[in-house]
Amino acid sequence: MPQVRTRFAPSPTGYLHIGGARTALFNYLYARHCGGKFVLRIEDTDRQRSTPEAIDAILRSMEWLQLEWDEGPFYQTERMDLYQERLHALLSAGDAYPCVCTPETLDAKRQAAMAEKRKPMYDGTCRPVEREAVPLPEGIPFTIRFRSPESGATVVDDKVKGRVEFDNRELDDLILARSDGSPTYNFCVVCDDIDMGITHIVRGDDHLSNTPRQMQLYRALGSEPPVFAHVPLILGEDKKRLSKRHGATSVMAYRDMGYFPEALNNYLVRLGWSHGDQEIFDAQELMEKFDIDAVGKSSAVFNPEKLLWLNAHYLKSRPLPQLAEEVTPYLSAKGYAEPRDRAWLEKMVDTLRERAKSLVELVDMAHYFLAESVDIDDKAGRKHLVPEAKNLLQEVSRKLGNLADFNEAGIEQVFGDVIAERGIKLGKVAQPVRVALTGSTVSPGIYEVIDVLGRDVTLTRLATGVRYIDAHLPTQD
RNA sequence: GGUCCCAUCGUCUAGCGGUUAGGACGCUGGCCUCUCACGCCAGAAACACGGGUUCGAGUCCCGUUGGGAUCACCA
Repeated sequence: MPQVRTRFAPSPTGYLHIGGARTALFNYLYARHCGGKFVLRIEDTDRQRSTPEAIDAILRSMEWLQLEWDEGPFYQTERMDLYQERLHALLSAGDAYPCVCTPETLDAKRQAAMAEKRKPMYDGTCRPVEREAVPLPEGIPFTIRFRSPESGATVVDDKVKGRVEFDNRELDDLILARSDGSPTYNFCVVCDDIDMGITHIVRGDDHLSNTPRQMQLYRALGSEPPVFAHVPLILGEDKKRLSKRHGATSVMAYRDMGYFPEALNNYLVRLGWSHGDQEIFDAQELMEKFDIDAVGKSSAVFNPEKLLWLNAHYLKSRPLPQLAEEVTPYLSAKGYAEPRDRAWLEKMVDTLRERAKSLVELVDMAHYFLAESVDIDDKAGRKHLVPEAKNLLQEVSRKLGNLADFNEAGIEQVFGDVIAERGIKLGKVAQPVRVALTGSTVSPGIYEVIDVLGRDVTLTRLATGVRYIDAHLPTQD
């Protein structure tokens, strides 16, 4: 059994989207699982639509997802000699022939066929009666077409879909090279996959209908087709193929929204593949356990909630130093200055990680730790910063000011003393303090908040809280 | 429309002839509790329909319905 070689072959006409990422993931994992090679090839033969920006975006997305390719990236535009050579081989064998039909007449025939509810197929106007090499026309533009068999059937023995049979009469003579001489997709893929020794083609099932033609090309080119595995498409909420209309679909958008590459990979791999009841997989496990055999046949709807849940899982289980490191770019993205020091950053992140589901959300929740001062939410202020609380705030402030060791244990002691002395519930004092310190009724544990804020900021905000109470005394009517 | 693919809770899925049809997300209720989360416990929620085959069908076959993909000098 020769070494397994898979490939991911995106066309650089836009960013790397979720569906493409999953295809890349499957190819990557399958190669790793088999101890084979994963090659990256950029299909940029459409010069009109391919851009260097898109190439860059795809490469960066792959790197971010840690889908490391072993060979490439190869660019089809740099491999024109190969296609020319193969084209001539086909031509001289009579497996391809020039076609002088103009796009206009082709289009007109297509319209007519559609109007009559006939299948819009090439009618074979330029196809030689016999399989023979014909001289190329001179002085007029022409395309090169593949001479496909007109009878029989082509069978795709697909690893996920099973046996699929196509009647050859359904397949018309596809264009191999455009009138400007440039080769087209179906031809380039086959030449490249043969040349690169690809053994397994794992791709979206939107390519299933191209497969019989590609198999015929393999044979005309003297090669046996590789193993095909057509994985189901990812659908949007409306059950339509996932597209921009469904919101964020680019891999980089997920990075920017504060998702971890591990979470995205873990989510994506479970869309169409499963391993019993297991939901969480680390990178190593994926390489061990992933197999095409366990890929399902039906398409899957993209579910942002589950992705978010997975992201929260990775957020909670990340080693703290790593998490703090990863938060940093999101901090500066929001315009916050460098945190005072590492230890403090880690402490802060640690208080928030259980409550946030993404890095962006974590940074948003951290505003009262990072901003100079805090805006007191109106509703929270009216409910908790009331006259009865003034005294409590002052008492807490005084005790905190006198605290010898300003740490969580000491802070807890302060609150313990206050409620014991006054015989009140902790909530009675914790909520006003929380509102004064964070501006809202929701935050991590109050001792943690105070500890992270530090003595100076805490006392300042407590004082501000007291002033808020004075400024919002109930009116006397 | 032709061709091809698909069909278990709302969603992702387990199931590979005999199960109280399992898990996960989300949802609801409860517990924990200084708030919110986390966590824990409980609950509602599915085999599209109709024929066969079989002692027995979510599982096999056929049809219907529904959904999707594809029909370029795009990839």
